[in-house]
Amino acid sequence: MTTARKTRAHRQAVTVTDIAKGCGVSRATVSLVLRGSPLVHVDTRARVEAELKRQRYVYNRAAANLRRQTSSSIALVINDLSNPFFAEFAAGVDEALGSAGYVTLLGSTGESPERQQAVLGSLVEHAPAGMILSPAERSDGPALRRLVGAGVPVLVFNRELSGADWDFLALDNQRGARLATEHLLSLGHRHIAFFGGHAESSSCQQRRLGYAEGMRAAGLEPDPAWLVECSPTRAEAAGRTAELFERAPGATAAVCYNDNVALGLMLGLGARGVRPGADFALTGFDDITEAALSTPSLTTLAVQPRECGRHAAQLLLERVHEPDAPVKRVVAPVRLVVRGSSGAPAA
Amino acid sequence: MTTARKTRAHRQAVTVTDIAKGCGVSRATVSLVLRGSPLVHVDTRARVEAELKRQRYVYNRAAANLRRQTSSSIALVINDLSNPFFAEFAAGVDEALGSAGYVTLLGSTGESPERQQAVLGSLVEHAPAGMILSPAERSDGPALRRLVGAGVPVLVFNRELSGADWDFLALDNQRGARLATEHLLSLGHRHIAFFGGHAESSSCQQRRLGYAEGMRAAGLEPDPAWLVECSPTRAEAAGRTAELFERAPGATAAVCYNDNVALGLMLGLGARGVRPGADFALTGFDDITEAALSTPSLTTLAVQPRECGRHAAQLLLERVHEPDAPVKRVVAPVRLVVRGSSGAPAA
DNA sequence: CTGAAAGCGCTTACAG
DNA sequence: CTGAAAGCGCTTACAG
Repeated sequence: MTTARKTRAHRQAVTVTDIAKGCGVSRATVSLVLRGSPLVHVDTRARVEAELKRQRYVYNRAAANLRRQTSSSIALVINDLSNPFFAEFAAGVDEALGSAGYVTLLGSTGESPERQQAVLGSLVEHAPAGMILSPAERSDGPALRRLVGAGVPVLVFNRELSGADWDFLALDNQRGARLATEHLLSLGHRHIAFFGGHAESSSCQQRRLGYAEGMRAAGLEPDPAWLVECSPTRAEAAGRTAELFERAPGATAAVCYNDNVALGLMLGLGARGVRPGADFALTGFDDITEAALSTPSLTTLAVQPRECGRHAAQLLLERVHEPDAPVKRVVAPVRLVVRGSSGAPAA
Repeated sequence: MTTARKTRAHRQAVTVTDIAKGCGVSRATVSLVLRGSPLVHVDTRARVEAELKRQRYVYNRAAANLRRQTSSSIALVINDLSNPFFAEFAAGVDEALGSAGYVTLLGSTGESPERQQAVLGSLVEHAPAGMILSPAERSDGPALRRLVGAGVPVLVFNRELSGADWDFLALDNQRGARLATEHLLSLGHRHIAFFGGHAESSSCQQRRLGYAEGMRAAGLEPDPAWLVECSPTRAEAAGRTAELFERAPGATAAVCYNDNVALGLMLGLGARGVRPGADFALTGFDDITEAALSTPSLTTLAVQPRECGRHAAQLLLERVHEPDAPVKRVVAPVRLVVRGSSGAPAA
């Protein structure tokens, strides 16, 4: 139990008792009217409804939930709303939950596992019907499992969490990278490198897999030397451009780990007098805002975070209604956005 | 009462009764331990705490709130999380509420007054201790007042809401525009126009006021013809560039209503062969992402939405704890960010 | 079709 | 310092 300042809720709330007294019926009848039961006589219903309106009755969902052993809230835990990807995701989640009659309890962790523990602890006390969790980096899966307990279904989003057998929704990294690779191939490229990302990260592994898949489907065996690691930042990618060409001489195109890497590579290319989009083709991943604004604009994979959010909400609600269904692992679709950075190979 | 699908909360929650039985004390004693009362003997406390841990007890805050007539949630209603300004604002609100021990109930309206009514109706049923509301455009103030009632304190953010005497937090439009004007004056400009916005909107009025103030403080009487209206979109602003120069011949600079207007004006200037930043100086408002990325980059007013959010949360909590304090109208600070678009006047 | 009674999980006077 | 009892606002068998 965390310490919390609390506050008088309503000055003097109107209750079912007030309504019952006000129109000479029992509280049970008022309750039946509130819940739309067909057992109530039409006239009685009308009288009660008039009285509800007259006294400006506000339903107390917490009390009802307590009595019925139900919940009408879902917790949404993300790292940071100031990341547009997660903000859109949250918007999608809230939209879908709202139309299903649930309210969203928000929690943010700022990528801190400690804050995440605290936030989850506090949210769980509000007895949500379920939880959508995009784990902070370096999360302790079993600890979260213990904290949340078996009563609350959880959907994990975006980042794999070991030690907890929860449903999992992630971007289709593999398919995305394959789409990018196939796009470059279709333009006539044969010498395609994969640039950026850390080989240990699961998303990098999946994207590399998609790249290799695309190459092989075109009858090309990807050269392991053409997988060039680098941190997913613009500066790092720009700095590693020389290395890319050392390891992949003759490459005419690169599938980049993400947009930041691609934008950095563009800078690096420019510094070498290579014109991105004309002399060298490249693709990103994420479709961040700058992707459409760079020169040339960046061909990339749009991840549609809002749709992801809706999807996540839907998956969680399914789990909520069917707690004993087998654990699900779902992949969210990704869409190729073709822009200027991916041109045909120079003649 | 809106229809809502609901769900079993916990399979079989551990309650104070279970704990009481488990270590041979009364439920009252368990409750006292939970709430950290000094009335409980140290040994008893230790026994109870061990039992709480052993049975993995989870506090049921809803039940406690019901009994104590308190609330530990605050509703946050905004138009759209996919607007980075509001996403940052929400992040700030959630951060501040979280550290005060409240949980954030999220609601989004998508700028639709109808959805806003529905969302508020649903949120109110969860008995929040208060509400932070950034109203949808064309909101019906009195209707919202009626819906929310007197029991729930509300802080209105960003957009004035008539017909409801609620606390109000807004950006310091006036000071921001004055800062921009003074900046241009300090560079040597004397012929400064005000471009964009609708004269009816309260934010435009305030920004114009700040502009006039700045001009007068420098001994310059602003010419009403130099206030040129236009919708705050890029296309519209670009299209009205000619009109600006017809009405304000000899202007060497413009304070623009916001960043979109300024970016549009840049386009319009370019089309006339006028180089923004070199031949003509201009400023925006908002510091949207593109402001830093345009060529030249845009001098503008950063509105620090995250700080606004924290501030909003704090103001609301003050009201929650002191319901009868006089209504507050507060202005959030704004910071001038000097970039390339504001150069000295051409010689 | 309507009412009296019990109970969801908690807290809080009130006795002892 | 601890326990028995009542009650927050609601719902739901159970009678009638």
